[in-house]
Amino acid sequence: MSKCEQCIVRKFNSLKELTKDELIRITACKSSKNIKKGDVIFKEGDHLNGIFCIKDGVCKVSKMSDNGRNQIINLIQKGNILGERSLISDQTSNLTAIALSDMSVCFIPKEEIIRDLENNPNFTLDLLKTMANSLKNADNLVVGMAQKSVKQRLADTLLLLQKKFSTNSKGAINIQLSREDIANIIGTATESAIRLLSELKKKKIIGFVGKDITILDDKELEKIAQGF
Amino acid sequence: MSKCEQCIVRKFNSLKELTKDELIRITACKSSKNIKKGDVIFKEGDHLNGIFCIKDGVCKVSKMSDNGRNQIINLIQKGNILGERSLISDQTSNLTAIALSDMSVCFIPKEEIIRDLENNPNFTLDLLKTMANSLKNADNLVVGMAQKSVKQRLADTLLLLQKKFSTNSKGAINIQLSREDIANIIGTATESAIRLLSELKKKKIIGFVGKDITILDDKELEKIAQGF
DNA sequence: CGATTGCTTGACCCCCATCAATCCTCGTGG
DNA sequence: CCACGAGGATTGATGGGGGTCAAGCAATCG
Repeated sequence: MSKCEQCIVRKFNSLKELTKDELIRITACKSSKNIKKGDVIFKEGDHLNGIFCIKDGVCKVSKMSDNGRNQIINLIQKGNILGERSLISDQTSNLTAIALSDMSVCFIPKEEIIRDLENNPNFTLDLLKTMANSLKNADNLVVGMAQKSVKQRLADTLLLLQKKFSTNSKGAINIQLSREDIANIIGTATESAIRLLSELKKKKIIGFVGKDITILDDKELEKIAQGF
Repeated sequence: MSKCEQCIVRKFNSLKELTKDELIRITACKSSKNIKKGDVIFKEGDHLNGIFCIKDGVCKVSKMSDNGRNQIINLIQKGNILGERSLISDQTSNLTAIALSDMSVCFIPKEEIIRDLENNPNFTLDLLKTMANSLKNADNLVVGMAQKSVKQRLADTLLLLQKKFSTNSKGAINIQLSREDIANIIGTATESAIRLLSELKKKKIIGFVGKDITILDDKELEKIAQGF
């Protein structure tokens, strides 16, 4: 089993604040998991007995609305931590996490994290900062959802995805999302998302082949995001 | 000046975790403020040099969208803390806070809070739990905004307001909101909110006189919130 | 090589944003 | 005490955005 104290991934999240001793203790009790594309990592109502540290891959975090439609709240990638919210507030998860690619993750049991939270102020404070940032993002998302048109939100989302996942060697945004996923991120019907994507392609603002999407005209996309 | 260690209000927020000594220190450096209805407490872009502990009154926390429209993100009342997010992530505020009633608040300087965050793990952990809860609420709000109709959101909001602010002696929801405020909470045009309120009144599901709104039929309102 | 799943486009129509006109309410000054 | 003005509340009319249903098309998989 790989050792946490030698793991590069932890440098990108709050686990970087743990001491060497704490990391050694966690190495002893963590478990590594390989998750296949499409697998459910946890779902709404599940009781999480720990957190996941993402070593590789991407997953979507979503929630079902009363209407029976799915809303993707967040995309989690390499270096991120997953499940800390439920753990901290000691509640069942109100979100569902599903792998968008094959993933490699470490599962750290709840008791270990709680112990570190109680004993290592640097760790807790870093987690607090991370969560404050998540909250800011969520607030901004609320405003966007409430006030922007679907077209604006699509533009926003494409720009954000490119920023977050960068581009591959061919210039395409480096994440594989179905049309339905895209629709569920911007909060609209799949057909609407498809229609708007086609429109953007026709205007040469983006290009796409299958799930590979390329932004051709950043400036124009930003204009659209701000409402022409 | 009133003393923090004798203040009842702090029992309702993370400040309850501070030790007696810490409270005495804060008493010495805090300042009390009386804020009038309509006053701006802070606005987007302001640098907050501390947090506010609400002793009495209510305020709205909102954000301007690119479209120039206002979205109310949260309502803060007696016992709550305001401004902790910006302080923790050490950024300018991306939200605006405006008093909805005359208010009485205490302002605690940033350095004092930071010191306590670094030295009192119970305080930090409690704040972390509070923020985890805020994040959960924000996530739910995102889903609601993205997936629910304006009518559903209005029903949701009315139920939530009653739950959060309770009712006065006449059975009306105990908060004074303009029609515009209500519209800005549910994320719609003022006229739309007014129209739907009228509709609900006609159906005897709610009643209102001026800004006093009374829920007459909880069950029916819940049905509407879930999409009939 | 069917068959299931995802993608795309068309048609329809309802919800809701917007503009406009009127009414109401309340604070202010004469 | 009343007149008056300003801002909020209400109702009507209108048009477009986007949700939904439906039907073809492409692609992926056993």
